[in-house]
Amino acid sequence: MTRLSDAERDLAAGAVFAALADPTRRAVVRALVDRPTVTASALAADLPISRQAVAKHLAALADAGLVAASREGRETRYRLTPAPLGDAMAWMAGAGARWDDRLSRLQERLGER
Amino acid sequence: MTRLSDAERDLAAGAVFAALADPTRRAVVRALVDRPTVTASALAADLPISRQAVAKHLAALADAGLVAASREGRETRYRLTPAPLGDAMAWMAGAGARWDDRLSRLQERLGER
DNA sequence: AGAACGAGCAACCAATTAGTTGCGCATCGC
DNA sequence: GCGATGCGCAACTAATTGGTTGCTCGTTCT
Repeated sequence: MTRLSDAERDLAAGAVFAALADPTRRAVVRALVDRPTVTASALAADLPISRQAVAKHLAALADAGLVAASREGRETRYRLTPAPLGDAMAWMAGAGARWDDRLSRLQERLGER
Repeated sequence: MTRLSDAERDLAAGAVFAALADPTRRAVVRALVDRPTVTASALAADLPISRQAVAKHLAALADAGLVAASREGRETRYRLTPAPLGDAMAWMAGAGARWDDRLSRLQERLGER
């Protein structure tokens, strides 16, 4: 239960937005949603870019706190750590606060899953 | 009620993420939350950057669909149009779907406002 | 009518970024 | 022990981006 100031929350949200701004990074996250864990090389096999490029993207995601790495033997496995998504969603909820009708639609949409 | 394909939704969400990745742009959005409408010049007075820079940021936000411009006489007023936030939040909800406990916390948080 | 204000180009600059290749190091399988 | 596999680091490149200044055009005010 980390206590975040407004500025800190903005920063955290900004990091998440920056991380998810890149389409390749979003693809990585999507891949990481159904595969519970993944390595950079395995991921690179599915994507049209090099392993190092994937590694950089994973590092960027890790910077935003969306992904955590754990080394196992000679390979490092990445898993999703979606906690920071909460900060990003909270930020957007704040931005949308004046539009209450729309906000309730969002809640509906969330309820769908 | 626009029907969006997965790819379209990803694209829309990506545009939102890219737009909100910039701290200045987030500041613009925040300013636009309590002021119901704003001009580029007025905004530039509060920010440490030039009017043209602000105009570019507003254009970027408009590209993402987060802001709409309407010209009135010699000034153009911008207002928030938070609809695309829904796509972004839906994307994130999808990414966090496996973490049901966390998802419910998000819903709680949304309920707060 | 004329000054002043607000906006919209366009060109340019510096920094960031997404990608590459090349290399060295550790770990696993035989 | 040795080759193959997987990672990490570094250097470099091309494209994008956030910012600037300078100019022009339309609108408002007196």
